[in-house]
Amino acid sequence: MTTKLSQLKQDFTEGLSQISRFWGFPKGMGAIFAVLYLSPAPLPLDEIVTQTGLTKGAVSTEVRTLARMGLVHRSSRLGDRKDYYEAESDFYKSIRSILKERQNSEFDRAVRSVQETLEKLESGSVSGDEAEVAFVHERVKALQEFFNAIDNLASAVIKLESLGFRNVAKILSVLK
Amino acid sequence: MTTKLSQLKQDFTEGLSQISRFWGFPKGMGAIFAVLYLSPAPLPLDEIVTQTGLTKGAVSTEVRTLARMGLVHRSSRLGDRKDYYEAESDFYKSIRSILKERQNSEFDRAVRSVQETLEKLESGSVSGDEAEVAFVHERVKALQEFFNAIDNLASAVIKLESLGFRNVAKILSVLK
DNA sequence: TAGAACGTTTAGTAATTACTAAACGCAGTA
DNA sequence: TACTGCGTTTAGTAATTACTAAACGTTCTA
Repeated sequence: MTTKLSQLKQDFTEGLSQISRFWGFPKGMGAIFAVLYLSPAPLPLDEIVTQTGLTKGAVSTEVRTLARMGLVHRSSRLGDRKDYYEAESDFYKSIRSILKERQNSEFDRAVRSVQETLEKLESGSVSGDEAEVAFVHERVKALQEFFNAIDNLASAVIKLESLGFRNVAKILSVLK
Repeated sequence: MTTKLSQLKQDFTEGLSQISRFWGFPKGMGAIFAVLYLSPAPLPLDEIVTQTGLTKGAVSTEVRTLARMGLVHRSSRLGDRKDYYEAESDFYKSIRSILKERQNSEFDRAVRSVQETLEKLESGSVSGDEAEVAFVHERVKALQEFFNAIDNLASAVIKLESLGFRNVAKILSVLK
């Protein structure tokens, strides 16, 4: 039983859509990436539109956030007003880029608010049952430390410019 | 300027709610965890209800998924029909638990579909332009390898039963 | 065996998020 | 200066997700 390439591409796209949704991104985003990832040449927006079935507007905005994340790259050609998009195929690069992106995000703001909570506790300006305040202090501090650990890990990963995943995995395997 | 403990708790809860949302979980889930995390003693469902402002039904279901993830623990006391919940305070433990949870998830199903796509390509049963098939094959293979790397990493982390995050960070810092 | 105190389920609603359709703005071209 | 081809923005809709309210089933108590 043979499969048509077009069918295979479609299945693949479907799969990436689900993965995208699983990670909390719109499934359309996964589809767009899939189409670009399987294309040997950069594609103009219109081509993405026809291949995904989304509208121009949707593709326009989503391809932009993909670009911000470093998962796709936009380029243009002289004497051609179209923009062309192609997928980043070095996933490790993408991950670093995504991690960087996350650092200036809503997440960071929230983490910072935990930091503020902690500072209030450290400064002794919190009123209430003494034992409970102490307990809360300890817990908030532990959470903050956890966040720091995560942050350090992320920074470390970001800095591994040259290493491929294989190497990282190898290193981790030493720990078993 | 002093802050009331109750106010501080509320701010903290608000912060965790946002973090929860950021990671694609309901904000109520973050709130529930926050309340439990700051409580010196295990709390019955009703108490969570009053402290979060959610309804019994919501708390019931969300606390259950938190438990599945290993972020909270349910316990009961002899001669008391209530269930009591407390937060897991070892975040590293929680992470491992979450990673384990993810392995039997929708995500895995999708990853498997990529695997199947690859197998079709390997078996040479895909019809279409030869060069393009070759290109697609290469790309799909690269993605699959990336998934494997991630998987290995996750497995490695899961196996680090005894190590705290600090140690992992230390090891990673060597790589800088 | 009725009633009370629980947690769970269910059916419906509110809120959020992803998307569409269409107007728009800005080049470049005739 | 109008026309065309492009990407973006916007306003509204569809779909999804989080949540509520209330009925329900169990288990314990009187």
